[in-house]
Amino acid sequence: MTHTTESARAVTAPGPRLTDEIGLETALVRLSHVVQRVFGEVSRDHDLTAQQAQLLCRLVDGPVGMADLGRMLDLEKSSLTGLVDRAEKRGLVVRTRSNTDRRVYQISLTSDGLQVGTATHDGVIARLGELLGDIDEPEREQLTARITRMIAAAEDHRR
Amino acid sequence: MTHTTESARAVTAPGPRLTDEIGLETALVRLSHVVQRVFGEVSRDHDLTAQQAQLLCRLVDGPVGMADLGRMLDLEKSSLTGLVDRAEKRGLVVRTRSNTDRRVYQISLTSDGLQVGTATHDGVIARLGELLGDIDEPEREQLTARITRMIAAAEDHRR
DNA sequence: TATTGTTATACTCTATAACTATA
DNA sequence: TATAGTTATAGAGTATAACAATA
Repeated sequence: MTHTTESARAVTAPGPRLTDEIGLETALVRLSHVVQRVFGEVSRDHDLTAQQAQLLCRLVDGPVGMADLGRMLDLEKSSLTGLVDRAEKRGLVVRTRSNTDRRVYQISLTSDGLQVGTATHDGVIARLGELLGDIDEPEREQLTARITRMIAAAEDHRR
Repeated sequence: MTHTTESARAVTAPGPRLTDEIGLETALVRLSHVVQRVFGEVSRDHDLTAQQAQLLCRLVDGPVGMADLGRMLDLEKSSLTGLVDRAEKRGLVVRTRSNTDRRVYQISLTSDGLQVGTATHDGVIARLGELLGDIDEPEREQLTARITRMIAAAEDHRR
């Protein structure tokens, strides 16, 4: 370590390019960005941020407590408090005290929240369908299976 | 429309659950979140935000001007200014005036930026590889091809 | 003591609008 | 005029730490 102070100089990459002949893992990263972008655009069309849309989608199956919601969305509880605050202020969700455990708040959709949430969800599905183009049923099923396995692996793997 | 004012009431979903027997499109959304989480965790291991890591990865192939970088990262120019500001303050990148067009700044990696950028990149690839498990070569290639087509479709489709 | 949730605080990220400088 | 980039401003999203209430 003879030159730790010269780090503010420009440097050019020596190794192989990241972008040539992209591998599957790199493709997955790119795809993830594409999906995020679609999600963001459709959300915006419905006057939502991507995170708000995400929140609404998680509530479509029924009310969820803050703690569970935080686990679903992978958010710290204080972050979720803010997200729910803003969504509530916009009339998309409501907090209701649980009867059985008076510490917990059940978060539910308002009719507005349900409407805009499902609209966003459907819009995202439609756009992704377009990106998939015409993919035959066997490949569709194989792909779904592979992705499902990856998601399950991530769930196990979860730190 | 006789009751537009009662939107602040909780509502339960009537339709089919979003989570039962998930389709390919939904699986893609979930996968996207998994990839984002992996990206964020690995970035954090290297003391970067996901966006900073993304920035560094885009610079590994060599210097890029702000405008091109903005297009690559899908960011408004002012957003990019801030991102680059913070990265520069942290000694990860440098701004250099172009000689040919004196309006443009070329953004390049410092040796620090290159090191931590490639480390993050490699870490992400490794973690995604784990999630893929043992996938045989034909399926790997088919998957890569499918995803590549989707990315290309998104590129065309781009508003 | 452990869990649920909020508040206080500090950053990062992002966009819109107005601006400067160069082409 | 058009393009490259910055500044000013405002809001959303996030985490950490400290706190209150309930279990």
